[in-house]
Amino acid sequence: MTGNAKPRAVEKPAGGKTRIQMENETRILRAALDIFSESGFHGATLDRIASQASMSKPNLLYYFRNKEEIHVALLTGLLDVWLEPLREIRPDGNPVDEIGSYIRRKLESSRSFPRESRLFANEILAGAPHIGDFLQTELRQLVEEKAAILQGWIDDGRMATCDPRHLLFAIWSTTQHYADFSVQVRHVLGLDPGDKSYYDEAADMLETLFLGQLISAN
Amino acid sequence: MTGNAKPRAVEKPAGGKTRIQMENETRILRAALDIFSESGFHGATLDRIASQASMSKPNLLYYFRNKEEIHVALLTGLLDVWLEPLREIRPDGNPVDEIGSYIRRKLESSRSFPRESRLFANEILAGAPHIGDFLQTELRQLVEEKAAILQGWIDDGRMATCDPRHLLFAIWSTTQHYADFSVQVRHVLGLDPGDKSYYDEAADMLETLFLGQLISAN
DNA sequence: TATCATTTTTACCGTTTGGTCAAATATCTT
DNA sequence: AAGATATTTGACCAAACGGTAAAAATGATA
Repeated sequence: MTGNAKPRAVEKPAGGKTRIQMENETRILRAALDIFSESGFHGATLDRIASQASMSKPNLLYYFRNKEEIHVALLTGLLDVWLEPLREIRPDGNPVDEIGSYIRRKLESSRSFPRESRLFANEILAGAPHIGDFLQTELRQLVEEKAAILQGWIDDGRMATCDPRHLLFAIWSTTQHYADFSVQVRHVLGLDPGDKSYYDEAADMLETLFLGQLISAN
Repeated sequence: MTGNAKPRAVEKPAGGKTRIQMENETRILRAALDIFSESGFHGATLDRIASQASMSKPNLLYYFRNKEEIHVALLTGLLDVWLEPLREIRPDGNPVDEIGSYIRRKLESSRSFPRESRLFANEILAGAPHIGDFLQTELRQLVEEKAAILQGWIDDGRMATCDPRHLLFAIWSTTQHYADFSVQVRHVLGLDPGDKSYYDEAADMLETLFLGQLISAN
C-alpha cells in the first residue's frame, strides 16, 4: 500500500510518462506561462496557476514539487528556443543576409512568443537566479563563437567596425522590446490591446537601422 | 486628544512638511527603490523596505498609507527624469548632434540610475498598471512632438527614411538594456558584478549603429 | 471483475505578509 | 516647564500563500 508515488520522482527513469501525466504537465506549464509572464514569479500564485489549468492546487503539486520547479521547467524549456536563432548564423554567408535574417528571426520570435520573452525578461530583471549558469556558460560560449564570425566580416571590410558582442546586444534589445514593452509601444502608438500591427513597422525600422547603412560593402 | 494625525493627509496643504517628515520620506523612498528595483513589486516586502530604511514597519506606514503608495510615489517621481532627455531634442539642431546627444544622455541615465530603470522596466513588464495613463498621454504627446521633428529632418533628406517613433523605441531599448539586462551583459562578457566598463563599449557601438551610417547627410 | 497503481480531492497547517491599534516617546511651542 | 503635537514602537490580526496528509475516486491490467 504505497499509494502516494509522485510521478516526478525517479521511478521510471527514461521518460516513462503516463498519458495523463503528459497531458497534465503540459496543461500546467501552459497555464503557468500565462500567469508567470503576466505577474512575474512572486506575483504569480499557485492558486491562480491551478485555476488557469482547471485543476486543484494539490493536484498541481502532484506533478511539480513546488512553485519554483514549475518556473524552472518553463525557463529551461525556453533556453533552446532562445538560442536557436543565434545558432543559425553561418560563417559562410554574407553579413547582410545573415544578420538580416537573424533580426527577422528574433523579431518573429518576439511576435510569436511574447509570453516567453516576458518570462525571460522577468528572470533577467530579477538577477537571473535560475539561469545565471546558462548565461555564463552556454550563452557566453555561443556569443563568443558568433562574435568571432562577425569580427571576421569586420576584418574583411564587409561590415562597419564595431564590437560584435554589443551588436548582438543591440539586436536582442530592439527585437525583444516589442514583446517585453508591448504595453508601452501600444500606448505610445495609440493602438488597441490586441493590435500587433506595429511589428511590420518594426521590421522596416530594424532593417534600416542595422542593414540600411550600418553594414556597407565598402 | 487627536494624537494620530497622519502627515500625508491634507492638513497643511501646501507642502507643509516637517524636517523629520522630509528626512524620513526620502529615507523610505531610497530604501524602497533598492528593494523594488531588485525584487519587483510583489517580491518586495514592507519588512525588508523598513529594515533597509532602518525603521519599524508601522513607522514606515505612518508616512505612506500602504505598499502601493510607496511604489506609485517612486514611479511618478521617475517619470520626469525619464522624459527629460527626450525633451531636450531641439528642432533647430542637426540630426547627428541631436540624436547623438540624446543617445548619450539616455545611456548616461542608464549608467547612473540603473535601479530607476529596472523599476520602470518592471512596471512596464507588469502591464503598466500605475503609469498607463502617463504613457497614453504625456509620453505619447511628447513622442508625437519629437517624432515630428525627426520626420522633418527625414523630409529634408538629412536622415535616412524610417519611422521616427520606432527609431525612438530602438534608442530606448538599446540604452536601457544595459541597466535592465546588466546581469546578462556581464555574464556574457565575463565581467565581475560591480564592473561597468561595458558602458564605454556600448557608447561606441550605439554611436556607430545610430550615427555612423544610419544618418547620412546625403 | 478483482486488484493494484495512479490520480484527484477535501480538509488542513504553518508561515509570511500587508496592515492596524493603542500606548509610549520624542519634539515643538509658549 | 507644561501642554500640545508629532513620531515611534511593540503587540497584534486577518487574509493569502505555499505546501501537506490522507482518504476517495479513477484508470489500468490481468
